[in-house]
Amino acid sequence: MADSAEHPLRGFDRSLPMALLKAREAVMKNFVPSLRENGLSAQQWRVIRALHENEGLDITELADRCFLLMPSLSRIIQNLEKRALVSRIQSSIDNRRSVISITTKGKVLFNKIAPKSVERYNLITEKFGYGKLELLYELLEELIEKIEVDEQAEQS
Amino acid sequence: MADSAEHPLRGFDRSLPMALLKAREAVMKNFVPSLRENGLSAQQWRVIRALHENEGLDITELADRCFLLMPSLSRIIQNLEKRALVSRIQSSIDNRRSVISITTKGKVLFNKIAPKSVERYNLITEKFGYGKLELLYELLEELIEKIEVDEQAEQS
DNA sequence: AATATTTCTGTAACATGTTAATCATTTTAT
DNA sequence: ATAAAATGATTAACATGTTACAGAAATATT
Repeated sequence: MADSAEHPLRGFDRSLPMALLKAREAVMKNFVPSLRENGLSAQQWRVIRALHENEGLDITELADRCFLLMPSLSRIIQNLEKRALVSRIQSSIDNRRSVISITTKGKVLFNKIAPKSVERYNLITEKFGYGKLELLYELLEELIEKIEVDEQAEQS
Repeated sequence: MADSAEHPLRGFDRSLPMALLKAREAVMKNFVPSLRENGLSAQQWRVIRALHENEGLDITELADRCFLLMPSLSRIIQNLEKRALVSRIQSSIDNRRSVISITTKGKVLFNKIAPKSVERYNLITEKFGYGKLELLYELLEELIEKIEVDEQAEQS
């Protein structure tokens, strides 16, 4: 193909997935340790946070909001349930479905960690600039949108 | 803190790590399957690609370029070595160090997959726009740079 | 109503992410 | 030269990512 000849494979420094990964790592660095101090992984924190935002979610919806795959989420919930940070209630309408809620203990933990998250975000906003951050959000959203247009159809 | 009151924790839709993660997923979707068809994970592909770019790297340098942690890379190399896609040579100068190279079989596999990567990249460039893509790269690089300034010092 | 299909959830199996610990081999300090 | 510190790489242990499969319950079809 002429395309391959004209545009050879880029180096890693110009690989989009790599650039996104590195940016994500940079953003999360220094926050993950404060999560660990409270015995949470980044993914567990996402779950806690989602349940604090909207209490009482079934697992499928929770997976969607946390951007986690079901098998991962299934294990995470089992873990958090053992630690009494979340609770599970079987739906009486649909016996397949179970609704997950955050417990009081979970809320206490959330309130302990949330300020650090805000602090981290404020620091990044300050260093990078509010305008640029908003621009970045818009670009990322537009990128996702444009990529996914008529991409679902190709899947099946 | 007044900060927490004025700027409460954002919803997930405005979480920067989440936005970066979703963008990365969107970019990689439809490429991962073609990797799988060739028996490679995304991380294994990174290693193959790095070794094709610059043959003969010690593991520490390889980890740096692939943005992989040493334990992950250690396992990945063992896997690729079993499949004869890469080879390992003990350094005669420093017995701790081993130098990894891509084999002929590895190069053949690389050449089979690389065009698909280029194709994917071209499609994204076309859909999103070259200018916006370059702008995104610059923003991501600047974000990383600004975050990491005097952040290393805080680590130790 | 009985069957087929879909939906929600979970498990299996393997690869990777992540922190800590280990081991051998340099390098440095004394 | 010897002990101490640093370095390169691996392993351990646990959590998560990922695809495939399985089970139960609801829904649709006939």
